[in-house]
Amino acid sequence: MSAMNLQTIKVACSNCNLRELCMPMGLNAEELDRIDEVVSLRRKVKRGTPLFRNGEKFSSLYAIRTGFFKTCVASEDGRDQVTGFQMAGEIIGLDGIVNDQHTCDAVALEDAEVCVMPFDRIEELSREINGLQRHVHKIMSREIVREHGVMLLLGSMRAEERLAAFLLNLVQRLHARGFSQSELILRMTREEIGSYLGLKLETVSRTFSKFVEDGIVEVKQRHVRILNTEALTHLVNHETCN
Amino acid sequence: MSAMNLQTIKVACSNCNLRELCMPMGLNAEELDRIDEVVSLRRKVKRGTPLFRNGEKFSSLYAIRTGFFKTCVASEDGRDQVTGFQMAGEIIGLDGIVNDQHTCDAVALEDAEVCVMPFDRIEELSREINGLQRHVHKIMSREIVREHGVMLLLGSMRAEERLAAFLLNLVQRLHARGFSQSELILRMTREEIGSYLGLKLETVSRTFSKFVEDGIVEVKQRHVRILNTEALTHLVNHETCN
DNA sequence: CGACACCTTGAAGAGGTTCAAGAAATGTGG
DNA sequence: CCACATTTCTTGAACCTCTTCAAGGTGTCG
Repeated sequence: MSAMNLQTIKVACSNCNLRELCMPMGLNAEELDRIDEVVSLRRKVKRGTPLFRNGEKFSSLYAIRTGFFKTCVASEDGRDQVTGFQMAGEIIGLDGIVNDQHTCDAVALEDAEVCVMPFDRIEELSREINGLQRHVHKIMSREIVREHGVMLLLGSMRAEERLAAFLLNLVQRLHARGFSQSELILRMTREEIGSYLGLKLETVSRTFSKFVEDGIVEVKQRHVRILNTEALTHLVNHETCN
Repeated sequence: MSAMNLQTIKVACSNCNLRELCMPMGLNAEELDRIDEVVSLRRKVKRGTPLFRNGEKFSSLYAIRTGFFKTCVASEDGRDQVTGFQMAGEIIGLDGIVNDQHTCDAVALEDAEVCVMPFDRIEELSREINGLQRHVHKIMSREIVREHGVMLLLGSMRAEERLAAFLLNLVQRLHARGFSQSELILRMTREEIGSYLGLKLETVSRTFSKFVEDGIVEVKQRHVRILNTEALTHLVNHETCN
């Protein structure tokens, strides 16, 4: 990977509008300044392009500034599993720490920009700034807990429940970023949703259609409007009962 | 939770025979000594008893000295998902860091003993000992990667493949601890295996029977002998084909 | 505008679940 | 130490959900 296709810009976290999302709280001015040093540069990632790939050397974590990513792992025989969808303010790359190389692909689903944070520097600085150390630990722990939730979904929910949980999760995260509580644009294909949810794309499509029939959502391609959040919540929290 | 039912013993990691499994490598003598301070005490956990429970305050990570655990999460409506099985040398409790409380149950599947490592102290010490800091990060990253693997399994494998992957994973970890490559005793019920693998206990049982018919394994209750590791590997790595 | 990727829907089929019954192991108390 | 209760495991048969295969429709981008 050459440095040629990496657009780079120097920046500062201390006045980034995503600060509350990706930075620790309760730092004093001096600490905030120092944390700026963590972000070495920014990098633009074109839609459909990988930020990193399975097998690539690990060196940095990435904070998403704009855009939308998917991460996916592959088995030896070429099976593919989407392990998550990430949006502004979220951190990707944690998988690479164990073995000093990435074990999944991170692909931009729309033109994106990330802050590159060399992990050496994160470790260095988090030895000195307790709040940063704690923050890093929380981010990793949060990812572990998130994955527990996905395991619950994959292991014990039926198609409708999975899709309902997926939509609620997406819209909730978008809402936390100032977007609508009820409207969203899916940045991923039915196939990618299916991969994430352990379903075939046809099942995803059919389940969407069922939700539309039931008046729970409106769907126009990738535009989704949630008409009845309660119904979705109910689907997730009260098994079967249909 | 009173301290009465916690059996406690003072100990030292520096001469623990699990050192290579749960401690960072390449420390000098002084650093090793200091790491002993991390383990405040040991605690015995009786079979069927929780080490910690969902909702409990988080304060420590636990290194398993002896015994075998399962961790499981529950959804609001009482669905239950086993998220992992842990054995000697492995660390549990990472889920608690984000919100200062545990989000899953850890239950001993046989009488067990754990080293209690207050997380405050881990953080303190890992600010001073780079090797420990890196080690903590690796442990968390490893857990994230492990869960990616489980997601792949749950999202894209069929029953036989799941059980094959499960057996191979177990026996490989046991082998790393000096046990047989081909024989193992399952510490968990069919139902717990099923929960972990996203299958019903009947399916687990039937799949075991199929493996026996095919001469891949011998099964007598919880005693399993693997007769044909290759066949299991093949099942995992080459989808379907029959 | 045409090519390509993406989405929807139907019909048939497979894999896993559910329900049920019985067998085997395990634990308990007398 | 044995008898009994309980838990765990196995197996069968019917059923159901999701998948597979196929075809056509819709949207998008150069």
